Amino acid sequence: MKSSPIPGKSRSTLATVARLAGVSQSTVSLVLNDRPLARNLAADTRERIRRAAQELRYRPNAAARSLRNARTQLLGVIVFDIADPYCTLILQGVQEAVRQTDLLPIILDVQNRNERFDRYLEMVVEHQVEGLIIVANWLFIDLDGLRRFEEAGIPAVIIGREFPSKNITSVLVDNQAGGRAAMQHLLSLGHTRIAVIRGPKHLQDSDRRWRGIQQAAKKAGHTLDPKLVLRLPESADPLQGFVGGHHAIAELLRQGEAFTGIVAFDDLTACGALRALYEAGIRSPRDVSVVGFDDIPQAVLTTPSLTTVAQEMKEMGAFAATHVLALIEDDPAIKRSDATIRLHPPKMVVRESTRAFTHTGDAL
Amino acid sequence: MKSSPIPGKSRSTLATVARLAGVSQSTVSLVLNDRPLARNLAADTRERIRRAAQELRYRPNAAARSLRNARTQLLGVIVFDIADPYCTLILQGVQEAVRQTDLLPIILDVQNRNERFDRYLEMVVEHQVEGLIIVANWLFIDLDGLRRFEEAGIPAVIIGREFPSKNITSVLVDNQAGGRAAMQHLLSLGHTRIAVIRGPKHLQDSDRRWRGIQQAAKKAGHTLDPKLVLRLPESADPLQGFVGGHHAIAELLRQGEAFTGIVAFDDLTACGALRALYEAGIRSPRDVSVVGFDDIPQAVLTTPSLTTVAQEMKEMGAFAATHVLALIEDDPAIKRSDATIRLHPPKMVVRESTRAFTHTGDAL
DNA sequence: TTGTATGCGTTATCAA
DNA sequence: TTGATAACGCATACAA
Repeated sequence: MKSSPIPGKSRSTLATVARLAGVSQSTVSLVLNDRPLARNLAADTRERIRRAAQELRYRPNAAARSLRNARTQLLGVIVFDIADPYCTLILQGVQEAVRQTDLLPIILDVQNRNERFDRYLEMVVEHQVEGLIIVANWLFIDLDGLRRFEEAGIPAVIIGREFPSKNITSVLVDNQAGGRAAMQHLLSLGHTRIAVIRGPKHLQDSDRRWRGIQQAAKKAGHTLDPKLVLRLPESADPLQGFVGGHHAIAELLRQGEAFTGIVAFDDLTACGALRALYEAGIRSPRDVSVVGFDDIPQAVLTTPSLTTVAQEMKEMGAFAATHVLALIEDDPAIKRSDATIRLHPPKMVVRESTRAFTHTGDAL
Repeated sequence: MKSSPIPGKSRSTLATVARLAGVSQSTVSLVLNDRPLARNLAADTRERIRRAAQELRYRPNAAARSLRNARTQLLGVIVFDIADPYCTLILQGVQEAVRQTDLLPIILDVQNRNERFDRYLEMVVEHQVEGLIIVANWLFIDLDGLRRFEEAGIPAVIIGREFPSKNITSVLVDNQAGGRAAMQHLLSLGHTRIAVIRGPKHLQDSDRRWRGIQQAAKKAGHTLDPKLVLRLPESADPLQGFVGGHHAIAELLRQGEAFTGIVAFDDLTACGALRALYEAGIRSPRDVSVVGFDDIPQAVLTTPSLTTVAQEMKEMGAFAATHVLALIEDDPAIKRSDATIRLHPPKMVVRESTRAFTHTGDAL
C-alpha cells in the first residue's frame, strides 16, 4: 500500500511519479503527454505510469512547462470595468472564439483605475501572455501605457477605442453611422422637436455620434435647436449615465422646452431620460420617443422597452479574438503591419420607446 | 550605440542584461529585485545595470520566477457567469480586498458550462494559484469537480452556494432570514393577499427563501393562499427570471386572482412582475406592492424603483477574499479545519415599489 | 564588492 | 523500448 498524498504537502512531480512507477522521468512525460514515441512503449508500462500519476494526483506544473516550451497558453483579457454590461457581451464573443483553442483567457479587471491598467499591462507581459485583448468601454483610462506595451511585440487588439498604431488593431462600432441612424429614425417618424443628450467631452464616442446626428439632420434639412442640445457631465462611472440623462431631461422639462423626441448618448442615459419623463407624467412613446445607443441587455427590460442603436458586441468580441488568434498563429493572411481601425456597422433596433409623431399624442 | 530590441524578437533575460552591463546574472538579479545585498554594490554598477535593463526592456519571466520561488502570486477567481450583475458586485468586493496584496486576481468565466468549470478547476491547479475564490451565482453547475479540487490543498472559498466541506468555506446570504424580511415587510404594510413567486426547484436558495416566507406568515398568523404561490421554471439563464416573473404574474392576472402584494424570488423576477402589472394597467405601488431579492444595480433604475432584500455582495466578496488571504498567509487565527458555512445577514431596502395597503388604491 | 554553481519541473535530444 | 542529460530563466547559497 502506497502512502496517499497529504493535502497541503508539496505536490507530486514527474520525478515522484517516475519513482512510484519504477521508470524514468522522461518516460512518464512521454506517456502523460501522449507523445507519438509513447506508442511503442509496453502497454503495461503505460498503464503503470497512468495509475501512478492518478494515485499521486499528479498535475503538471504550468510554470515549468511554459518555461520549457516557451508557450504559456495564456490569453490576456484586460477589461476597463467589468461591471459595465457593455463589456460583458464583448467578453462572451471573445470567449466564444477562444473556446476551440488551447488558450486560457484570463480576465483582468482594471476597475477604471489608471494605475491598475498600467500595472496589468506589465503583469501581462511578465506572464508572457500569447495575446492580449483590451476591452475599453469607458473613457478615462489613459492609453499611454499601451505605447510601452507595444514594444513587447505581443499580438493585441483593443475593442471600443481608437488607438492609432501599426501594431495594435482597434475594433469599435461606427459611432458616426450610429448617430446618423438614431437621428434618421426619429426624423423619419416625423419628429421635429428633437432633444439630443451628448456624451461627456472626454469620450471619443461623444463627438463621433454627435457628428452623425448633425449629418442626418443636415441631410434631412432639419435644424437642431441649440436649446435642445444637452451634455452629460464628465464622470468615471458608467452608471452615471442614468443620473445624467435623468437630470438633463428633468432640467429641460423644467425650462418648459417642447420636444417629442430624444436621442440619448447611450442606453443608460436613455433610461434616465425615460425616468424623468415618467416622473413628469409624460408617457413614452405616446408623448415622447426615445432612442438609446448600445443595446445593453437591460434595454429590453425597461418600460417601455428601448429603441436603440445596437452595437453587435458579441460579434465585435469574436472578431477581435479571431484576429488576435490569427496573429498568434502567425496566419500569413494577417500581417502585423495591417494593424488598423475596424469600424463595425451599428444596427437599428426598434422597440417600444419610439413611434410616429402625432399631434394627438403630443402633450408638450 | 547599442542595438535596440527588435519587437517580436525573443525577449531579453537576466543574462542579456548582465552581458550588456558587464556584470554577472546574479548581480543583476540582486539589483533589479532591490535585495539588501545590492546595497553594498558600487553605486555606478547599480546605475549601469538599471540602464541596461531599461534599454533592453527587460521584464522578468513570471514562469521562471515562480518555478524558482514556489510562489505564483496568482489568485484564481472562478465566476459561474460574469454576465450576471450579481457576480459583478461580488467581484468588486473581492478585488478591493486583494488590492493591497501582491496577488494578481485572474478571473475565469465558466459561462454556465459544467465542462468549463471542471476544466478551469484543473487549470487553476496546474497554474498553481495560491488561493481560489468561486463566485457561484446561478445553480446548474455541478460541484462534484470541487471535491477533487479539495485534494490539491489550495485555500478556497465559495460564495453564493453551500458546499459542505471541512476545507472550503461557503459564504452566502442568509436566504431564510431574507425570505422572512420580505414577507414581514409586506405584512407590516397591511397586505393580506400576497402572491409569492418561488425560485426554480434545483436552486438551493429557492427553498431557503420559501421557508423564511412561510415562517413570517405563520408568525403573523397569516395563511398563504396556494393559488397565489407560483414557481419559476428551471432554466440556465439568469435573465430568464424576468420572463418567468412576467409570465407568472400575467397568468395570475388572467385567472382573475386578487392580490396586492408580490414577493418575487429575485430582482429580475420582480422586474418581470412589474412589467406584467404595467401591461395590465395595474400601477405599482398604488395597486400592488412588489418586493425583490438581491438588490442588483438595476433595482434602482426600474419604474418604480424596487424595494428589495439586499445581499451585501461587496461585503461578502471582501469577506471571502480576506478569508482566503488569511488562509494563504497561514494566519494562526484561521484554522483550515474551521471551514464552514457563513451566512451573511440580508438587509431590507425600501424603495418605491411597496407601500401601505389601502382600500382606495386597491384596483383588484 | 562581485561571480559561480545549483536547482525549481518540464520536455526534447540523444544514447543505450 | 527506455534512460540520462541538458536547457528554459530566475534566485540563492556559497566562494572569491
